[in-house]
Amino acid sequence: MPDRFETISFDELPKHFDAAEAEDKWGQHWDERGVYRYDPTRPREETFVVDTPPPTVSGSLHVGHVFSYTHTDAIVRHRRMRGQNIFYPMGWDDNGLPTERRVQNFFHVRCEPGVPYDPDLKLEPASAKKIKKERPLVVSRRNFIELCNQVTQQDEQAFMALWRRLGLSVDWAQEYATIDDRCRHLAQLSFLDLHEKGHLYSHEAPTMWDVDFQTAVAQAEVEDRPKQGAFHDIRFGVQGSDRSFVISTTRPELLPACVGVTAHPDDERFQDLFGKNAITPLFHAPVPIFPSELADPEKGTGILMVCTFGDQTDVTWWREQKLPLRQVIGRNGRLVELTFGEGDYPSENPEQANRFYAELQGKTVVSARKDIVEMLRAPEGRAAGDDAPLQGEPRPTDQAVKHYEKGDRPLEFVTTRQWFVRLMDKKDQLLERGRQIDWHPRFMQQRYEIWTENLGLDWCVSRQRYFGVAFPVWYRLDAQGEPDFDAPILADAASLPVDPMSDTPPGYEEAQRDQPGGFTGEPDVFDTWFTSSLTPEIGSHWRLDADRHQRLFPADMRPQSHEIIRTWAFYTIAKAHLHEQTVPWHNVVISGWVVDPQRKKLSKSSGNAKTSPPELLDAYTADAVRYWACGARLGTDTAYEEKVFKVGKRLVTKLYNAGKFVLSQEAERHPITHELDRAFVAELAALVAQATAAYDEFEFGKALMATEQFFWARFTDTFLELTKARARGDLGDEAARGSAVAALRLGLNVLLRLFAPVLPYITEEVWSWIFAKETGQPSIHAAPWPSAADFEAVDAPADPGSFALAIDALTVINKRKSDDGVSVGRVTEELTLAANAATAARLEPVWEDVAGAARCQAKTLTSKDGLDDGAFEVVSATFAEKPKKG
RNA sequence: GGGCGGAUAGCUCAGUUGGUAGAGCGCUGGUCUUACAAACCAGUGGUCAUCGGUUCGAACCCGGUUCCGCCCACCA
Repeated sequence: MPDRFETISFDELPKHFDAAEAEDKWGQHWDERGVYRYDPTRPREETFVVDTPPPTVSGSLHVGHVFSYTHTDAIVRHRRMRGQNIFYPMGWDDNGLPTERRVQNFFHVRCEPGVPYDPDLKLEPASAKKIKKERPLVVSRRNFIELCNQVTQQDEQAFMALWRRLGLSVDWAQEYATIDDRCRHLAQLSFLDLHEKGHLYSHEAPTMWDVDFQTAVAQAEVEDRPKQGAFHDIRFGVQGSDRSFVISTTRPELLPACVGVTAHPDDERFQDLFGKNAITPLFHAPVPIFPSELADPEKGTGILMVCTFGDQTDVTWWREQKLPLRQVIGRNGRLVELTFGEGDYPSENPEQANRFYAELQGKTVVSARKDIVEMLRAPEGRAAGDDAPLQGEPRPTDQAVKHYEKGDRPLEFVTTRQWFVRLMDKKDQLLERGRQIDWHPRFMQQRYEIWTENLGLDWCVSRQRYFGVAFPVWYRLDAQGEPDFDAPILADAASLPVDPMSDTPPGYEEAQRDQPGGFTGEPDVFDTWFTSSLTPEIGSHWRLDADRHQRLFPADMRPQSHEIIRTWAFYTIAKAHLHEQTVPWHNVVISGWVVDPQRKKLSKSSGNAKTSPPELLDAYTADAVRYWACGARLGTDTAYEEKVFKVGKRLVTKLYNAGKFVLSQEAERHPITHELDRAFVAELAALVAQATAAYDEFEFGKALMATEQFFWARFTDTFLELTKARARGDLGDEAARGSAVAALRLGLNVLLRLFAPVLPYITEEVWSWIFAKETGQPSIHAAPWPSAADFEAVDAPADPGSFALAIDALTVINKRKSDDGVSVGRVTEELTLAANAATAARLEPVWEDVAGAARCQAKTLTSKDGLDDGAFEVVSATFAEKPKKG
C-alpha cells in the first residue's frame, strides 16, 4: 500500500474559524504544556533574556500597551523558534504615586502618617456622590499601604487577563511586582551596595519640590510647560545713596526672599554698584550687589534679583556667594511665617516690612503675586505711579515653567534633606556604557546621549510618599532628640527587606523609637525608578542567587518606549554600571507611539483612546490586533486605523481556509519534482531568508509584510490556483500530483511558521490538524523557525523564473476572462496563447499548469515575433456557456 | 535656541547599495468559481513637500526652505 499524505476531512472542520474559542483553547494548552517556560538548566549562550517593562498598574489600559507589548512578543516568539531558551518575565510596577492617587480616588481616603492603624478597616469603592459630598476619610500609613496592595492586586489581575488573551508568551512563573518582598529586598540591597561604594549621600539643600504632592522630584521627572507670565519692572534702591536701578522679574512674590542682586561683570551700566548693597522695596532688606558671568546683559534690564529660590541659577548664586537662606515658600506652596528685622531677615524698616509681609503670609504663590503687585504699585496710601516701585504695567511674556510630570502646579525649590545618587561625576562612563548597547532604531541612542550630557543634578532618590520601598535606614537621636543624619544606621543585609517605621535597627529596642538617645526611622521611600531601574537584576535574582544571575545578566533585550529613555533606560544603565560595572542589556528596542489621525499620542486623558483593549480584542480577535501592531516599524509612530484590524482578520480567515484546502488534498507521498513546484519552493526559500534577516534586526514589521505579500500574491492567489488541477488528479500522473501536494504542504507549513510570531492562534490551530503529529512538534511555537534545512531535499528548478512566468501567463488569461465578463472558474473551451519564441520555450514546462488553472479543454502555445520577453497575448479564446443552476 | 524623526496614490504605509514609482484599504467594472462572497478577477489613481546641486540617470546622495511630530535647553 503506497504511503499517502495524511489529510483532514474537510467537512469535519467548522466552516468559520472561531477565534474566541481558539484563544481560550490554545491559551490553556500553552500553559499546560509549559511551552513558554524558561529552562534554568540551559547555559547563558543559548538563552535569550528579555527585560520586560513592568507596566504601571494604575488601572488605565490602552491600545498603546497592546501595541508595544505585542512587538516584544513577536520578537520573543521568533527567538524561541530559533531554538533559544527564552526568559520572558512579567512584572507589575505598582509602587509609587500613580497607585496612591488611584487609591485616594477609589476609596476617597487621605493618608495621614500620624493617625493610628485600624486593623478592622474595610472600605468599599467610593461613589461619585460620596466623593463630591464628603471629605476624604483620613487613614493611617499602614492602612493606606494595605489599600494600595488591595487595589494593585486587582489591577494586576486585569492586566494578566489581557496579556494572556493577547497571547503574550510570557513565562508566568517569573511574575513579580515592584512592591513585593523580593523587589523590596533587591532595592534595599541596591541601596546598601551604592552606599558602601560611596555613590550615595544625603544632604539638606534646595531641591525641586512639588507643592501638591509635597515631595522632592528628580530632574528626569521634570518637564517644561509653556505658561503665560509677565515681566514686572521693579525699582530697587541702593544703600546710602540716591542711586536706584530697575530689575525685571516674572516672580515678584519672591521679593521677600531676595538675598542679592547681580549683573554681568562687564556691564557698563552697573559698574558703580558692585560691592554695594541694594535695598529691596517694601521690605527694605539690604542685599549685596555682585557681578556674575551667569547674568545675561541682554535679558530683562540686565540686572536681576537673586532669591531663595526662583530657579536653578539662584541656587548656584546662593551657594557660590554664600548668601543667607530666606525660604519664603513652604512645603505646601504657601508663604511661611517669618519676621523681618530678625535673624536672616534684616530690614532697614522692619515695622513696614512686617506689615507688608503679614498680608502675604499663608497665601499661595499665585495670590501672593497678585497682592504684592498691588503693594508695589501703590505702597501705603501713595497713588500708583507716584514714585511706586513698580515701573509701568507688567508686560506679558511666554515662559517655560518647570513642572513635575504628574503635577499641576509649578515646582518650587525648597530646602529639605534628601538622598542622592552621585551621577554628575560619572557622565563619561555612562555615555560609554550607552555606546556599548545596540539601539534599535539607532537614532534613539541620541536621546540617551543628549540627556546624559545635559544632566545637571545628581539623582534625588528620596520621595516623601507612602506606597513605596522604604529606605533601610534609621538615625540616632541625640540627648535633645535631634537626629544624626551624618551617621545613619543601615540595616543588616541579612535582615532585608525592612521597614524602618516598624522594624527596629540593630542594637535598639522598639521602646527607644523617637526618644532622645534612641533612634528614628527614615520615613521616606525610594523614587519608583530606584526599584524599576533594577528590572534586569530583579529577573536575575542579583545578590540572591549567583548561579541564576550569571545565566540571566546582562539581559539581551530591553523593549521600551522613547519618552522614558531619560528615566528608565538611563537609570537602569546607571545601576548596572554602579553595581556590576557592565551594561544591563545588549539591545534596546524602542517602539513608537500609537497616534490618532491628528498625530497626537493616544491616551486616556486626551480622550482619543475610545476603545479599550478588551473591547478591541472582542471586536477584532487577538491575532488581528497583533497583526496591526506588528505592521509598525521600530521607533516610528503608528496611526490607529480600524481598517487595519479588518485586514488582519481577513488574513486569519484566509489562513484558515487555505489550511483546510491544502491539508485536505489527497495524494501519494512524493518528492517535489515538478518544475513549477521547484520554482515556487525557490521563491519560498528566498522569502525565508528575507524574513529571517528582518527578525535579526528586530524588524518584525518587515518580516510580516514580506510574508503577507508572499502569502497572497505567491501562494493563495497563484500557486494554489496553478496546482489545483494537478493536486486533484485531473492533470498528470501520480508523481505530478504528489509533487503538487507536497509543495502545497511545504508552502503552508513554512508560511504558518513565518506567521506564527505575529498570529499565534490561527497558526497553532492549523498546525494542530496535521503538522503537529507529522513533525512531532505539538506546538508551532516550539517548532523550528524555517531555514534552508526545510528546502534541502528539493532540487533547484531548471528556471528559477518559471513560477513567475506562469503567474504572468495566467494573469493575461484572467484579464481576457474579465474583459469578456466571464468568471475565472468558467471552462475555457479553446485557448491560443502567444509569446515570443524564447518566452514560449520558458513557459513550456509549466504550460500544462497554466492551462489547467485556466480550465482549458483545448490549448495552443504559439510563438509570435515582436512580443517583449515575458509578455503574453491571448490570440483566441472561447469560453463555455454559463453552467445551468441545479 | 540646539537636536532627532517624518513629508511618496483619497487614506495607512513599503521602497534594500542611485537605474522605467509599489502594496493594502478606498473607488470603478466584472464574477456565486467544488478552499474561501468573511472570496476571486480586472481596472482607476502619484510633478515622490519645495528650491538648488552632484550624476548619463535622483523618491534615494549633498545644501537651503516650509510644514508635522518629538526630545533637550539656567525659565531673571
